[in-house]
Amino acid sequence: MSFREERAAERKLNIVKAAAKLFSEKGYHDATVEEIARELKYTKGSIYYYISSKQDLLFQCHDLAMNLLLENIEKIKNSGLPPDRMLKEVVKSHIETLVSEFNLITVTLGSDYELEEKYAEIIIAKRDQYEKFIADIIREGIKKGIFREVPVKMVINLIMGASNWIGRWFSPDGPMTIQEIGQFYADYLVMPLLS
Amino acid sequence: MSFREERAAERKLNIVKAAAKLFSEKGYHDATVEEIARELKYTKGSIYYYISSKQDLLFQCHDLAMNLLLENIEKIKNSGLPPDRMLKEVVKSHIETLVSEFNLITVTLGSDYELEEKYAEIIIAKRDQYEKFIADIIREGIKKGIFREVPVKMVINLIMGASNWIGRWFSPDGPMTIQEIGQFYADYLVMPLLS
DNA sequence: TCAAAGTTCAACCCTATAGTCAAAATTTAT
DNA sequence: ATAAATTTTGACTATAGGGTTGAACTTTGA
Repeated sequence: MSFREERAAERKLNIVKAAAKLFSEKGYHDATVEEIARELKYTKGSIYYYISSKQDLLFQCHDLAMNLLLENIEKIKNSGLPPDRMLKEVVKSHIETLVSEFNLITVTLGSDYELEEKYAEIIIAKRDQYEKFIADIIREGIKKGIFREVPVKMVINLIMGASNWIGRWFSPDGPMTIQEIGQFYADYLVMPLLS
Repeated sequence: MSFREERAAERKLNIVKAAAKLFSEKGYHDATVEEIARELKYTKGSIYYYISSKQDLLFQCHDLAMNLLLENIEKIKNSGLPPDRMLKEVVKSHIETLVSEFNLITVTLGSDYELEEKYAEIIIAKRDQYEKFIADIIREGIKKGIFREVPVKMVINLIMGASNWIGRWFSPDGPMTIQEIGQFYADYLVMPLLS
């Protein structure tokens, strides 16, 4: 990649992050392309030199967010921890990423229906991959007798639901750090699985 | 209320429910007033005889949804059950209402930021009232030694998050009935509180 | 029967905003 | 220095969709 291409890519990334911020604050529709541009001292016209459409921006947010989450999982996958510990790590890392990349993740959690079909397919595939990894941990735990028999899919929905909802109420000014919250959630949500 | 006023009120309720359906399917912005009208074989012009604005429609959805949830709670409040049983009832009834009034509840769970300030205040007050009731149950449980010491607010967020997320994945074609799901969630989410 | 009140409708207005474009400004390479 | 390539700009287009209006139609009640 040439110097110019690199710079264009870097700028596009900044634009995507600015978009994530506004999408997450005001929702996809209420955030205007002009506002996103203004955030970075561009004019609307020049931002279209880097992006192809507003929808493209939304897709990039979703994609970036899912890639971050999937990267986390790769690390945990090879940790060799037992299923209960591993599941707790997944919950903690999910929550910590949710907060440290708050805007990006909030967008991906809150605006699937805004994504056009062809983009949605790609994101849903990544989400499935993410959930499959968690399902494998739980099944492994059941097989080893560490976890009791449970409807796996539903437990994932329950755990992910509780965790994702943090994006709705979390404030850095709250009484607990995000590490403490992550730990509490991990313990609380894994405990009922133990046999 | 006169016959005509009653009929107008009934029609408005139907319009609100049609709006809820479309808001929940496509989001507030992507659902147009014309579509909402068409759903009930009105024209856009005539629907404005019954409503004052699209925003009014959104507020009515929120308000109706919160009233339903608050009614549930009134019943449980006077049941005389011990805190653990009572909390489970709250979770079950929350989930069952979420599904039986899917459109209304999904709207209220998914589009707070679309509500204008003055409307939002009213809805947030009702939500606070709802959460306060749950907080009281948990505090009572702790006082009686049935529950261990926990950060009450966070446990509520966790439980409500998991439950509300059901709106994201529930399908009546799934392998479990909503009663079974409600029971599973209630057991799973209350268990870690027990001392 | 007929006038007043209530209801419906199509056509219209108006604003917001996604996206375009041609010319101007800037950067780079020779 | 200068020409070519890249980047920026602001004015412009197009359109969707919320909300209005006044005339037509329907219902009610005296």
